[in-house]
Amino acid sequence: MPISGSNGPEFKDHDHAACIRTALSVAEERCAAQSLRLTPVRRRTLEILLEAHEAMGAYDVLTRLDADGLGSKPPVAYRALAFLVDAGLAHRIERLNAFVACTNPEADHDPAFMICNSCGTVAEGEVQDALTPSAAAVGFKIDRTVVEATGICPACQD
Amino acid sequence: MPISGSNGPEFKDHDHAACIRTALSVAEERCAAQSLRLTPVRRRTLEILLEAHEAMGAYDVLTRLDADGLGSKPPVAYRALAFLVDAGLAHRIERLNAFVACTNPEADHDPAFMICNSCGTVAEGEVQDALTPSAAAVGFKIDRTVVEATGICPACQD
DNA sequence: AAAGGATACGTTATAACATAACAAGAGGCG
DNA sequence: CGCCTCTTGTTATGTTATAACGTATCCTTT
Repeated sequence: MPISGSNGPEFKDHDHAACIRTALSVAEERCAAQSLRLTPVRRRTLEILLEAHEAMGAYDVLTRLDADGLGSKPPVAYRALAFLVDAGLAHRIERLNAFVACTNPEADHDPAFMICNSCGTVAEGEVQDALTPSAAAVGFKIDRTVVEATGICPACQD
Repeated sequence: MPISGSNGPEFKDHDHAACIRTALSVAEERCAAQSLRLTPVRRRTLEILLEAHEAMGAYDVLTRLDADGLGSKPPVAYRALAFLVDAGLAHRIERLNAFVACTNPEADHDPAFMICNSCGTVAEGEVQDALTPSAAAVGFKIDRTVVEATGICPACQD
C-alpha cells in the first residue's frame, strides 16, 4: 500500500483524502501567488498523481485524463506534467520514466527518492549535497542533482 | 572535448588510446576471472563506448556496430550493453537514457556521475551513501542508488 | 566424436516513452 | 474591440526498449 508523508519520507498510513485536499490547496495558493494558471487539466493531473501516491507513467496519467474527457493525446499529458514539474508540484523519476506528486511542496528542493521495488511506492526524502565534494574537487559546477534509491520499503519487508 | 580520468572524476586531457587499451585489458581479465564471455559484439561495444568517452544512446552504439557488420537490430545492442552493465564494465545514465564505459572498473561501486550540459562529457565520481540516513530513519532497505548531477564541466566554463 | 544443455546471436514485431509543428480557443489588457 | 500571450487540440513522427522465437555456438559429459 502506498504511502509517504508530507515532511520527509514516511512510509506509514495516513489520511489520504485529507492529504490530497491539503496538497491541492497548497498548489492553488502557490499558483495564485506566482500567477500560474492551474487549469482543469493541470489540476486534475495533479489530483491523479496525488491519488496514485506512486509514480505514474505519462500514458497512465493520460488514460485517466481521457476517462474524464480532459484530453486523449500524449502532448496533453506531457504538457500538464511539465507544468507541474516546473512549478515544483511534481517530480520526474528518471529511473522509472515516471512522475510523482511532490509531497513537500513548501520547500524548494533538490529532492531524493526511495522507490520500493515491491509495491512501487515512492517516498521523497531530503539529502545532503552528496556530490558536492567530488564536484568541487574537479571544478564541476552542479546545476541539478538526481538522487534515486531503489529497494524495499518497510511495509514490504514483512 | 571528452575527458574523464580513471580514478575518480578528472576533467583533463589524457592519452586516450592508452586509456582504451588499458580498459580493454582490464575488461578481458575480469571476464576471464569470472568466466564471462567477452564476445566480439560485447568487446566492440565496450570499445565504442570507450572511444566516445561520453554517454551514447543504444541506437548510436547500434549504428557503429552495424558499420562493423556486428549487428543491426536493437536487441543486439541492448543485450551487449546489458552484459557490460551487469559485468560492471559500463553504466547506464538514467538521466540521458544512455550508456558510458566505466572509468573505474576495479572498484565495485555505486557510481555517481557528473554530466556536462554543454559538451556531454560524463565523469564518474564516488559518493558517500547520500540517502542512507533518510532511509534508515524510515526503515527503507536500499538496494541501489542512482546519483547523477548535471552542470558545467571545468573545460566548458571558459 | 556425438549428445545434450547452456549461453549467445539474429530477426520480427511491437510496446512504451516523448516531442515537433501548427491550428484553434480562452483570457488579460491597451 | 484588437492585440498579445498562454493554453489546448490534433496530426504525425521520433526515440527508446523489449517480448518472443528460432538458430548457432560453445562447453561438458559420455
